[in-house]
Amino acid sequence: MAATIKDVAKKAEVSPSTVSRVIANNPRISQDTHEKVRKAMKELGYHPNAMARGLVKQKSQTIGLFISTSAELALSNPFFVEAIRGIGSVIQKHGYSLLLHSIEDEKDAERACLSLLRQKKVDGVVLSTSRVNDKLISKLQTEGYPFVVIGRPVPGLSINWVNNDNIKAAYEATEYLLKLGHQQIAMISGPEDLVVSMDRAKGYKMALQSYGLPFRQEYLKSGPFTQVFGQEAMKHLLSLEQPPTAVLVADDLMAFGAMETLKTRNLSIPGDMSIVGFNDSPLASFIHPALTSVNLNIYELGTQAAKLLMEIVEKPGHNASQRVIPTQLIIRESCGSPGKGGDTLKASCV
Amino acid sequence: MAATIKDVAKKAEVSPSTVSRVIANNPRISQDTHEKVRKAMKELGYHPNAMARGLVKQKSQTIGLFISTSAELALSNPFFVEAIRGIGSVIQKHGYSLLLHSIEDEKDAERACLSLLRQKKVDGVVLSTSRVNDKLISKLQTEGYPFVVIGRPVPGLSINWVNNDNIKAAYEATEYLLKLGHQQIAMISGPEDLVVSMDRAKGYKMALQSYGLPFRQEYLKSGPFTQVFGQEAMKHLLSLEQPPTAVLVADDLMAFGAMETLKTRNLSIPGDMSIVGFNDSPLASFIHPALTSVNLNIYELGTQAAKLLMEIVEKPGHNASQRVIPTQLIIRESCGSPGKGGDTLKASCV
DNA sequence: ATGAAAGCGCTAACAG
DNA sequence: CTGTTAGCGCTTTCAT
Repeated sequence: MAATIKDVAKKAEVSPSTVSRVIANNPRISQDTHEKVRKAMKELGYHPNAMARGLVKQKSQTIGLFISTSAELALSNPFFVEAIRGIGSVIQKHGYSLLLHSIEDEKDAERACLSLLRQKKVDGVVLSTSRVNDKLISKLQTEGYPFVVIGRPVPGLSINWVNNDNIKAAYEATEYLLKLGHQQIAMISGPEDLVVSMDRAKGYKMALQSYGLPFRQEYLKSGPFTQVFGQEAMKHLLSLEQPPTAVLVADDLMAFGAMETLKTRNLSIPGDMSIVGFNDSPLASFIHPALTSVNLNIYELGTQAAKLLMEIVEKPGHNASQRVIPTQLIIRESCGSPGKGGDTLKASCV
Repeated sequence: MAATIKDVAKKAEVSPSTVSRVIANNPRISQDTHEKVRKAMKELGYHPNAMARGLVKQKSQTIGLFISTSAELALSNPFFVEAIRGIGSVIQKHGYSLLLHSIEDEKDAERACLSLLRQKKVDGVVLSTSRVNDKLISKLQTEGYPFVVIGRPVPGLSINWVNNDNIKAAYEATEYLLKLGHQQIAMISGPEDLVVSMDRAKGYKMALQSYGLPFRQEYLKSGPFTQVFGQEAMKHLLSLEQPPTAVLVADDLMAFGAMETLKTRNLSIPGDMSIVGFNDSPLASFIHPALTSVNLNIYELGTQAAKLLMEIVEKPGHNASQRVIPTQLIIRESCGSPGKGGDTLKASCV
């Protein structure tokens, strides 16, 4: 059996409470006993029992994170791993652990999240679901559980979140295309009901407006974040009377799809069409031409979310606060000035 | 304050132990009281406190997993996410949770792992470190903690592990190349001190031997699992008096590197050189030509590891056992018969 | 500066 | 079938 605080107390010839005090680094303890106790602990190989401590302190020193099990989201994996790394790096410094729970769907997520919190297996959670489950959020709020969400949910709610400034990011990406000389810029966007999609579309429109260009409805295609939709959206764009010369794509995966149809049609990138994506996925620099994409700083998103959560968990009654994480446009080879044509070789190689 | 077992007892007009019994689904409880108690629990929104229960049962119902923080392993991310999903899917069915700990290096891993176990934050761990830390393993053994390792460590030890049959996998991949008619088959392998590298190299040699082909030392290059090394190894192979017509690469990432030098030299894949990789990473089907690669069934590796761990944790004294997970060669476009030449277009597009 | 005692919420004999 | 009792290992008043 593992040594307990009592064993240490006996060995050091002090009371259990004294041992507890040296563990807590309580200042009013004599240098002498401090050493005596430390020595006894070392000799017995003592390690405090987290559950016993948690039981009395009513804290598990653990926070929860949820990851979607669905294979269709496999490509968003890099996102999760980065976020996990970021979150882990900060909470571990605070002596917390990370509980990871796989979920099947939104219903499951809600059940699991609440359950973990109520059982006191976790002290707080970070939510990172693109399709924000409002029911969960309002429940978490009314039950007073600490949580922070990555990716801003429906605006107006006074909750803790961290997010990118997707409006600005899309604005800048569009501006980049504009400065390259493009006048016909389309956008392939994500699901319309997602805040992230709305924001990116907004930034795109704003940039157009700033540069005195009209927004054309037929240049904006919304759909799921899949490669297949990217292909189809590009086909649609190509079928237009006046096809665009550049397209902003709200996700790299969709961008890969778009590039595939370009390749199939023997169109050159960036000769015939410039493409910029979002997410800066690891694949972006692997394909040809390498994809210019908006880096979201996911690791940072994770660290900031964790820092926020640590604050809330450690001093409750904390006011809701928000952080926005900067993005960067990573320029690679998929964009050029319009109307250059040629370069068909590259296009055929997406 | 959350409701406790006592509150429920009071409300249902029974004793706390009775409540405890209905929670545990103890058979000798009357239908009547059972319902009464369940009703009280529902009304109070009662949820058992995991720490209190854990404290008396001496079990946290949580298992630990470790993930490397180093960014250089970013590309092995897909591996981890798959493993996590597999592990999660089975332990959650057993009512267990997954504690994920980010580690900086081997030393850190050892400390963290032991600490989590001793604090009783986790009941067992799954280790998945390519470079197996023997000190950790022997400590885990002597201290009697439940653990299973993914990827076989030094042979001879009677520990629980799950692994692919890397010898067989490499044998089959090589055989595939042989049947395509290749006679000059080289191999770019991983670090020589890794069991996984040794196994794959062994399978490669065995296949050569089976087909009456000599093993040539200059055809086997070992080095780190990086894209850069893949590039260099391929350069070396190309500089040989008699370059190979096909190469087996022990990791997709290295394979991508190898393909890159081929592309630079304007050599065709598979026209001038056939390539097969290992891991079947998500990128494998994205590049051109799509890479033929050995799928390792990582999800399955995870589920089997978790099943093993659950057995050990739930009934201690369990004998050490092992499971080997089948692999599959996923055939894509990077291999062909030797000496066909041409097809330069594709090669230039890796 | 240190000890005694109570209790965190639950389970598990042991009675009945 | 159900209640009583005694902890699990730790922290925390309250004394001293």
